[in-house]
Amino acid sequence: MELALSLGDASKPFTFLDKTQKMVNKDAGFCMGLGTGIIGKGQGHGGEEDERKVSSDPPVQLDLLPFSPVPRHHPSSQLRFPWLADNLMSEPGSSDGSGRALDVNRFPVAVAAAEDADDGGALSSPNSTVSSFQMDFSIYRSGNGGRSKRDLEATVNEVETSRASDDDENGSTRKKLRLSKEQSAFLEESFKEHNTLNPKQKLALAKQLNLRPRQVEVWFQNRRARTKLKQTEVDCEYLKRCCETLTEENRRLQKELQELRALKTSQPFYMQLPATTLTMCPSCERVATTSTSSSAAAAAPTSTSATLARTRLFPFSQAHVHQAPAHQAAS
DNA sequence: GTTGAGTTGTTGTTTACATCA
DNA sequence: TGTGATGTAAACAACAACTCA
Repeated sequence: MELALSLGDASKPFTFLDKTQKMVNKDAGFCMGLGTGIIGKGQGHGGEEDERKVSSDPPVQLDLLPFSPVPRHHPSSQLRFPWLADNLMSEPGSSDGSGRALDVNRFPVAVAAAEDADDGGALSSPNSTVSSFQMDFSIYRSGNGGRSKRDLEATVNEVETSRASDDDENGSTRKKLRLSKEQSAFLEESFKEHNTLNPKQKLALAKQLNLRPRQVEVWFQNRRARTKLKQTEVDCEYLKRCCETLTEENRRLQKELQELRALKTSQPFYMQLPATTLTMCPSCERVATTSTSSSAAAAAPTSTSATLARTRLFPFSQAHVHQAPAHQAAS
């Protein structure tokens, strides 16, 4: 049993698995194959052919890739996502139904300000809070004002927090909005399509859901983080099970080895096989033994365990039928 | 326990500027 | 002296990880 460990493009190492083929290519990740007879011979970046020999044993692949729940362009999603060109034009609440106006706990002015802030666009509202907002942005835009974007974002957040807390009793606590079911569902669907957003998508989605772009951004960040966490837990469980299986297998083999040793001690002539010649298979470069007699097989005891073990100990006996390695079979 | 949001650190890209051939 | 190539530091954006409420 061998382990193939691959860091990088996970879609390449285990192409024998359908699941792997469905992976999004751009997702680089951690991928581990577990099976028998998988011999990775390195993986070049220049598209070189991998040389590996795959046995008939079903391999197990452990996929630690970033979560990609649904392939792109998944047909199950009938929703139109706002980054599609036609949706970009649709306003929330428009009559075509795609631009559903979802009632959110936010103020239109604040939304406009925030969206403009995210866009870096000009602010036009005469609202007083927005004016202070604008002032901050003028500082930001002045270039070498000695103020980082993060500082500014903090200011923006302060403004937004104070604005949000207007309807709060004391306004001291951090305002936490709960997204509606519709909003969450739509974000979920969007996440299935793209687990990252470009600014255009973010803006369009925010517009469609009547949220601030920042809220959409945060939602996606949290979603990615929590998906990763969940996937890590699943992978951890899987690795644990693999470990247990391997431990059990190891224990079993140790036991068999002991049996064989005991057998050898009690029957010293049993293991004396007839003279063999070692030959190297030219294609797979494995050493094969060619026995000149089959008497050993005839004299072998019928113990299943011992027979199995003997097969393991002498895998290239005269019964060895050369099978073309995977790389040959594939070509 | 779930989830929206804030903070901080990291990484990659862009831009302005200085230096050199 | 003007110009293009190159190196460098700062600013910025996006994200992950951690944390709080």
